[in-house]
Amino acid sequence: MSKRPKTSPTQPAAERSIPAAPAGLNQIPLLQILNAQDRRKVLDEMTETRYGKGQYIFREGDPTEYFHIVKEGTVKCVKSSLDGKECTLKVLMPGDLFCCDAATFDGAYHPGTAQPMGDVSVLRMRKDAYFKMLRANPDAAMEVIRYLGNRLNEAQEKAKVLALDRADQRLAALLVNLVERSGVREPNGIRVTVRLTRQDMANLVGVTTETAIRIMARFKKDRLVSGTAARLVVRDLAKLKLLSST
Amino acid sequence: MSKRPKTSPTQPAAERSIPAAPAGLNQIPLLQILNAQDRRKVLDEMTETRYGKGQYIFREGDPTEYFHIVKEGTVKCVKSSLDGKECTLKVLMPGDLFCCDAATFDGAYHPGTAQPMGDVSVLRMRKDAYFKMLRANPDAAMEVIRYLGNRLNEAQEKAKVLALDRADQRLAALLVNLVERSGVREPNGIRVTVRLTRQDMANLVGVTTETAIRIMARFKKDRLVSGTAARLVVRDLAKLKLLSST
DNA sequence: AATAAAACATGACAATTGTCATGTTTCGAA
DNA sequence: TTCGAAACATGACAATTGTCATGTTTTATT
Repeated sequence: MSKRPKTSPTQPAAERSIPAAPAGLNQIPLLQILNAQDRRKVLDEMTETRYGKGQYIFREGDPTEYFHIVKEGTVKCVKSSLDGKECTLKVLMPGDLFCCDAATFDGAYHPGTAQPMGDVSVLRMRKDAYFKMLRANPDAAMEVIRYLGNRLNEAQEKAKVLALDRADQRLAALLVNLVERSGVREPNGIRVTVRLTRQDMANLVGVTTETAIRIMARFKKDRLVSGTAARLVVRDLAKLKLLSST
Repeated sequence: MSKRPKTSPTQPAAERSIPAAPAGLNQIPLLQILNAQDRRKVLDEMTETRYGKGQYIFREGDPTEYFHIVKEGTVKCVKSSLDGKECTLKVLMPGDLFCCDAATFDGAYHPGTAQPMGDVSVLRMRKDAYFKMLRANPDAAMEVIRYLGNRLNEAQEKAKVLALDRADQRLAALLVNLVERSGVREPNGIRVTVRLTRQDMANLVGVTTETAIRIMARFKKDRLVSGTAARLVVRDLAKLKLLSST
């Protein structure tokens, strides 16, 4: 729920076509599903673009020309209200599809903004090529249906948590979720590799930055977590899980 | 955010197979998309079931065996927290698909409960038949992708509103939405045909029943709405729209 | 290493919303 | 038509969270 940041250019940092040899694309389920020939054809239609901090991949209200996949790094989906408060809907990781929601079909404009969190690499494909590909590949279409179903489920769970749980419970749930999605074991706990400031967390759970800071301070005092953005460690996952569903 | 209702049986009120002549099925986009022959085949695989008030179509945690479509009436999707508070994710209307989220594929269990609001009629199809149908009909698969994209979009918009807006704004937004989805013109305003109690509204926007009642009372005083569940009329749509996005 | 900008932190106070208690009205089934 | 259950309503008070103000620490960049 931070104020809208000053605008900055939507120009990509660098852009190039996909190399013939698909290197590092193994983390993308939608591409894994295709046979070598179809994958090759799809990759020919895709462009890889790199973005850096402070840029935008697309912004709320922009026309929807492309379908996107995160290749490297993390991307956040953000929506903002007229008075400048904003909320982060989801942190996308490699393999995640985006602009896959209504925008892709019915909507002519993006319903939210996509911002890189640090350096990221994104694959893009024109919408019409994407639709053609889905029509030609039932396996791919089924994978997209599966993916969208999961995303819908997730979004509804998020709505439920926002509707029913207290701020500390929502934050605890976020931490549990982050551990599941990007946790690495460490001697004194599980480190969250996704780099999130308190403000990022606040935007993810629908509270103000101050509230997020206060709650995280309490969690730290109670030895549930330690460290900040650059090095956030969950020290007592069990207690956080308990708190998130109490 | 009401307390969990006393449980009641999940038995359907009546059950029969679909008649040969598809009567009243014209409101279902997914079926409209198929050619006559395929539609016939799909209808052969579907069963129509009627449910009444107080019953459940399925409950949170039940195994997911079927794919569903609302044929007549309205159905609500509900999720509840451990301490008995519940939130309504969406009111489904004729043509809406459900159990189409993750449950359909990855999830073996329903992530939420589906309850009829009054008398409803639901079409069911076994999951495997549904998948087979989608694989065989690219048009149907694309329609499901489109539908899921819209639902995802809607769910994310709901999460945003829950995260950023005040209770009165959320309620105003709900009323605007209801008018769009089920409003009929009347001499002194637009009547909402979906029958919702203040408690239903409270569950839809994530507040307590008391808060919903108080806010609706204020709306009534300000001549924005009139009447209750059985006969809810929106008298000043423009002002409600303004309020919802202030 | 210096320095500006973010991020983190904390207190005081206000606004919003929830909780509990109690009563009235409306609706639906016998 | 009556009667019991829901729904609607309202007040007093408590809990949660937001707002604003101010200051310290960390981080990133020159």
